[in-house]
Amino acid sequence: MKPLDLRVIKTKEALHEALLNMLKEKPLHSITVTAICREAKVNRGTFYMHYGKVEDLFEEYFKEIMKDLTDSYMEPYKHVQTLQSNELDPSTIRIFHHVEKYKKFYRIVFSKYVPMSYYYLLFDQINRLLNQDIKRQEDNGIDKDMLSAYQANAILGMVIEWHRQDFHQSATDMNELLVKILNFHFREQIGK
Amino acid sequence: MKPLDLRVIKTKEALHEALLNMLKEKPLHSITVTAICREAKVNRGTFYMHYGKVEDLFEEYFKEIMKDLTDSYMEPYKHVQTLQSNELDPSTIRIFHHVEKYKKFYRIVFSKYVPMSYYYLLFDQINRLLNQDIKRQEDNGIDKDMLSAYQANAILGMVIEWHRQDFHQSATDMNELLVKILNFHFREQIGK
DNA sequence: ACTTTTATTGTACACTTGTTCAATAAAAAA
DNA sequence: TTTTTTATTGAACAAGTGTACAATAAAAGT
Repeated sequence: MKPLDLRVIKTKEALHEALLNMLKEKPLHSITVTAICREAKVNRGTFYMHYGKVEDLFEEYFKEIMKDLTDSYMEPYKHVQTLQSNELDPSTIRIFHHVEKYKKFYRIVFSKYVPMSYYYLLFDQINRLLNQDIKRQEDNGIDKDMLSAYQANAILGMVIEWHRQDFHQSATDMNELLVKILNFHFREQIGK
Repeated sequence: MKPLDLRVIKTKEALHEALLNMLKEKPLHSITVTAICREAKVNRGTFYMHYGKVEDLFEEYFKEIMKDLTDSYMEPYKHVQTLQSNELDPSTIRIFHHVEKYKKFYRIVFSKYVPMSYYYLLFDQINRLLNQDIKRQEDNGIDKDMLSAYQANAILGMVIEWHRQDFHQSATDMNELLVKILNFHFREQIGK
């Protein structure tokens, strides 16, 4: 960790708290650097010493949340070695529970006027997690990076749709849905 | 169509051309309203009469491209009625060819500092197209909106990865990859 | 406790933003 | 062609942006 200087810690804490408070009132894209600094009682020049724009400050929170995502994603792996979609127990998937837990943040992340960068942070994280499992599997002739990108973003598609339906399903419902979908091709093609 | 007034047409054309020229020089997020208006020789107030921000101007282009996407997506349907992943002929998929054709635009759409809104336009379009096919299929107990969101975003995951690898594969390669992946679960689970 | 280092502050600058308004000019309607 | 409508212009405004610099104060190092 870099920040040894107590002044830096104090400043960043003040800015973080200010942004969090303001996010209760208005959307991220309408919050200005000036307003955050006014709220945090920090000089505007000091803000630019640590961040380039408001979004960078938010990104710091986001990276914290990505840690929890990793933990949530790894949860099913505590029970089995390799993840086979057809033998996946819905109750072990924790990713939707993670999103539910940080609902407030994900409403921001999926909002229209936010930069793509957050989406990529999320995508990369899931992609990375999936990828390390896929790499463990035997070769199937499919570009592994493409396969994990496909699967990672597929799950994100469900989260986007979930967000659009204002999270009206429970995380448990979403788990079951994911397992159903993962087995969909199987059943579809056996049936023919 | 709304714009009957020749002045509006002239103004919009000037703004469009100015933006296109500037996009050759620098990224979208660094192009200011003032600069576009200076380039287009249009009053800044006039810009705000038609658009709220630079991104709205770009969005007009984007919607044009979405028309071509629709045509490209519909291409395989000219050969078969319903799309079954296992009987999908790679050469009939035209979506990757569409992205390849508008490579320049998609580099912008997938760039980090662009708002999520473009991604959603793209997602919605593919989602809508997929959805109308899924709705035609027999009920399988899976929420159809979730399924199409899953599948639409899965394809977008591949496009994102493709973009990251700087489109080094051909569109034809991507087609074959997609078909392989669509049949992946099938082979994987038959094999066990 | 004293010295050195450096984060923070206040001030200033040129620039962009988003909005308003009366004056103008260009298009549509008669 | 003349009248009416309205898009465009130019000017001005308060506010935010990003950057720079010397002065200050609060840390770290000794």
